[in-house]
Amino acid sequence: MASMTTGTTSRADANRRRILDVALGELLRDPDASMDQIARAAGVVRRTVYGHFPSREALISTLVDEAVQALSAAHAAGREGVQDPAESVARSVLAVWELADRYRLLIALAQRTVTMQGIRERLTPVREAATGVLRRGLDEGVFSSPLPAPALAYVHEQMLVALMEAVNDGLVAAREAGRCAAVTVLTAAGVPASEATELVAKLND
Amino acid sequence: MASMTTGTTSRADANRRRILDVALGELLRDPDASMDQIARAAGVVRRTVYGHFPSREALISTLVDEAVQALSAAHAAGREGVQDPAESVARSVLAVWELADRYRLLIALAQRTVTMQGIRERLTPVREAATGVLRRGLDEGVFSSPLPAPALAYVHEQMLVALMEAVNDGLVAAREAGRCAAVTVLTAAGVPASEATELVAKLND
DNA sequence: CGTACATTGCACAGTGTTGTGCAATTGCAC
DNA sequence: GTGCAATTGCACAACACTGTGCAATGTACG
Repeated sequence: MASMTTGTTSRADANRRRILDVALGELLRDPDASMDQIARAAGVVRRTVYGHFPSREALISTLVDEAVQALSAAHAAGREGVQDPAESVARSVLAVWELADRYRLLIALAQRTVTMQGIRERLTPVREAATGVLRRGLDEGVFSSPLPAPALAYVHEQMLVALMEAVNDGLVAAREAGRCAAVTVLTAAGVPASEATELVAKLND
Repeated sequence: MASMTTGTTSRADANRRRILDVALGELLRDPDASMDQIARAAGVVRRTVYGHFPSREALISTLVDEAVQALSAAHAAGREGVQDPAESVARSVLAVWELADRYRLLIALAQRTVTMQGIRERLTPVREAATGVLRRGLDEGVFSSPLPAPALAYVHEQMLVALMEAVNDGLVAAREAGRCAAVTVLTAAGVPASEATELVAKLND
């Protein structure tokens, strides 16, 4: 009963599904989770997993494919027939977020790398200091955001990561990157773009 | 000559330094780089690395410590004696970025996970679509950013990751997270906070 | 030169993982 | 209940990696 013409899901199909679902959660907790860990978590023997997926890579690949496909569809659906870019972006984000609730774990998976884990942990003091400044800014009305200060700190941290990636990939010149980063971070905190630009320019005399 | 009282660096010290430096680059390319890979890249034998660091973990730990310490100092130095939160943030980011140029690779390390690599690759079409919308917004003046559209797309992507982390860590309620994400993304693109909030609220009737 | 330390080259045990083979067993459907 | 697919339980071989031991070799420094 490899492929069912009827709507019935054979035991094999059900197992396959469950393996995929469980693998998602298991790989989140540990990106290097072994096939055995995954199999056991799915209430199945390792050998069975290999009956469904020829290799570890194939399993992960399937997982990623599913997530990306769903996300991609949501992203497109969210913005079809909309002409205003702002509304388009807003719709897309909202649409994507629906699925993010399911795949949040998978997407955030890389952050759980042993190495990254260590980095983020030890960076906590810095993040807390940043949170303090952000909170003060929000209180004073200099900043404006629907997010609480700690969450905004997360966002800022990741924005810097994004900028680093952009520089690594040659999308931004390393020379300007610092200023760009500063302006973008301020802007995300609700400081009007013009003010942010001016402020950073002044600091960079 | 374990610890030199003079400023002279013994061969051992030099090797230790070089191992650390090389390990940084090597671990970037592959977070799971073996001790052998690292040793060879440093022009040294595996056994020698173990002469300097008792274990693989100790090596990475040292690496992370160095980076975090430098970053932490820069962050603090950047904002000391400044009262305006906006200026404080701007200064910190600029200060941090100096080191980021060196540690960019290490910090962005987690992104290179085999898994994340795959995710980001397959997400390329989505990112490109997003880039299109952003470019249009920038052209029309709806958005405002010192960053080119593709870089801004990176930033948006990472902002979502940050928000996911925030939700995972209980900093933001999952219920509101979607709207918060949308508003924050728009704000980062230079849309005034008030407008962004209003727009998203309207979409969420 | 000779001493002290750093490095090398090999060898080893231990561990964990992957992917495969195969016979025995289970469970579902007809 | 009979048959067939899926699942199990084991046993493999192959591989890569970690940490350690030790004797030989190299190199700086007085």
